[in-house]
Amino acid sequence: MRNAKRPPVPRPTDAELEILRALWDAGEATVRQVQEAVERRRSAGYTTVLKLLQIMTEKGLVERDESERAHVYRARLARHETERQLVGDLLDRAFGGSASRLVMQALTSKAATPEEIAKIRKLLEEPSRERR
Amino acid sequence: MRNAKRPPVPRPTDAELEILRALWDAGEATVRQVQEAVERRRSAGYTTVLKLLQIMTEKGLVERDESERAHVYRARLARHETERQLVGDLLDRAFGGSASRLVMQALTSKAATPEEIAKIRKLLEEPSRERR
DNA sequence: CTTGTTCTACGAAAAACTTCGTACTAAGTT
DNA sequence: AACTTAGTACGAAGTTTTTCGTAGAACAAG
Repeated sequence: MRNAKRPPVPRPTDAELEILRALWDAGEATVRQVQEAVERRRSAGYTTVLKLLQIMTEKGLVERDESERAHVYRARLARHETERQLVGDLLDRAFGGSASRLVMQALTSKAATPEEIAKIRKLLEEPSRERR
Repeated sequence: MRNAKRPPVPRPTDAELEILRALWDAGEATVRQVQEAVERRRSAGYTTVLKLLQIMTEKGLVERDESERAHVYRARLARHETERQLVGDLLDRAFGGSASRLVMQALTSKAATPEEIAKIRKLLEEPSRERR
């Protein structure tokens, strides 16, 4: 049985999420690669990123391959899994579980361009919306 | 000019959000009322809630009326404003600004019941989507 | 082999978040 | 007036998050 004793992965903090984004983009990466990727958005020294990755390993947010001298890290959860976790969390914490209200706010947000709205509309028209 | 030097309200923390929810529900409330409301979801002693409200006042998340002995607090931002802030924030931090991906995850979440989905569909069909 | 470079590990400090105890004050009660 | 009750203020401790410096190991040249 794979996946036997995996205590649920905690919600990533802001800094951790930045790192996860770099890992998702790269597939997998060394500390240096992550640090360079993260550098663009935030500042972040090398050892800072290293430490975060070590902590994230303990938390189970990432896993690492130590076979090479420069350890290689990868996210433990796929991007969409974490996204769902974060949305679900926000849903509970702020929206009392009402997905429609959350969606409404997302649409009102500046990021909801007409193109985005069209995409969303298509999503909803798919009849495959039945099962879960 | 109203609203002159108002440094942007910070994103509320988890505990702060619980308190804001109580305030939104009540409209306005004393410490004790907030504490009783919050008690149901989390534990939280009286002075804990008091302290949080004091800090939130400093941060500008709430405002208080001190004219009575028991101070009366109310949220500085309307519920929908904070909701939008939180969604926008999550959009930036986790979704690279793609509202459609966020919506997709919201729909995949357990909270998206058929009723919710119907509501969302209606939202999108409204032609008032032109604004902004 | 010595020197320089590139890593990991670790400790620790700073900052933010959460929680609560204690002190003090203002009203009411008796 | 003395006592009790219901508040606020404040300090401080515990926890988590974030950041970085320093030490030491592994390698690569010279």
